[in-house]
Amino acid sequence: MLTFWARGYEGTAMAELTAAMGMSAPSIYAAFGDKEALFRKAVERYMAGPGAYLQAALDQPTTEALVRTLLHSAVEAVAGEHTPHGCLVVQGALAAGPRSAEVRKYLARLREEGVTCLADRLRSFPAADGLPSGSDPSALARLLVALVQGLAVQAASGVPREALHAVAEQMITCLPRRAD
Amino acid sequence: MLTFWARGYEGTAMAELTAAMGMSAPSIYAAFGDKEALFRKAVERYMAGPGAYLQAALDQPTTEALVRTLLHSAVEAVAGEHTPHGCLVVQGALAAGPRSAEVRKYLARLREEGVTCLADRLRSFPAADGLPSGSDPSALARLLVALVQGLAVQAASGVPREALHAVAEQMITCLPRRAD
DNA sequence: GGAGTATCCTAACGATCGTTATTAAACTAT
DNA sequence: ATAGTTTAATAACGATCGTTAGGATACTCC
Repeated sequence: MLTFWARGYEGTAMAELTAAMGMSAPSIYAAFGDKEALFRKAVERYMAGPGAYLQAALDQPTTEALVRTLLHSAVEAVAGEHTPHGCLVVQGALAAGPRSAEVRKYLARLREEGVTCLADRLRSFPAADGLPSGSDPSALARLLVALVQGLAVQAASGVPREALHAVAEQMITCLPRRAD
Repeated sequence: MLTFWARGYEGTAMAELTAAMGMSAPSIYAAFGDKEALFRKAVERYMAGPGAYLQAALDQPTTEALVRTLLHSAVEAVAGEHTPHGCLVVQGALAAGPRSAEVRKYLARLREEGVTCLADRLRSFPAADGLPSGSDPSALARLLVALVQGLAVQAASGVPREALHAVAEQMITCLPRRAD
């Protein structure tokens, strides 16, 4: 998972995987099938671990708490000290050759699922905890996911964690709020 | 440029380039050097053409006009009808193998330049046309660039242009404003 | 018109890609 | 202890990668 995370699907050679996993190539093929199946397993592990920040944020009781949790924990995930920088689901196969088309579509589908999950949750808040009336949960959900993905791009570029937290805080102060 | 844009640096084989350029491989090598030099030329052309939306937005007279122009023209660029979806500078080499390390760093540097340009411009506005006092131009610049990069990721995933324009509009309504 | 030069493609290079056939080793069970 | 079965590694497979040598063609200038 860490190797795919750092190098992407196409950028990871089987030789790197054998080294990282401590298994020889035939063992990997016997256990997982082929490289694509192994990648999918890695993505599943990622989504259950470092990439679970979206699911975790959905439990927050108010819109503002949700957004705050989402953005800051996303920053921790994409700019963590002991993990590769960026997001596996974003940089795993964003643009790739024809041979990786299936993987690319798989990740795109996964990213899109996040948008619908978040939009559904934003719509589910009672009025007092939710968005001001008249705002568009779908657009806001997509905005937030886009921002998280952009933070992942920046983390992959080497932008330090503190700068990304500042971006998160900036976004939070920009949020549409109910008039007090 | 279009081929690199669609497939990324590693995902583009020389065979695709010879087909797209109508030149044989030796001609390409004679004219450009190697694949990396050709990619850099493609990026330069991209930055002078479809990727120039940031530079264009810097000419706007007010912060709000700048942001509006930036976001909407970015959407047009990354979700254009006659060009590949996404942004070459983002998806050209976001995560890649060791052989593409130089290209990856080159694009990261290019992305980071956008942040500093935008931050400088945001700071340069006279008070009446600028951000409300107390806001952080650096953080807002990075937020906007991150959002544009996130929009590029979503465009690469196949999200339709209208949805991305709605995100842009949502962000614009969220902007910190001077009290009227 | 013909020698010299530049141009461009065909073909092949070594390296590396993902994948697998073959073989050696280790464990289980009689 | 030994035969049978499973496990895993070595080595090699064809394909494709980026790159370049060699040769055929067209153009220039004496």
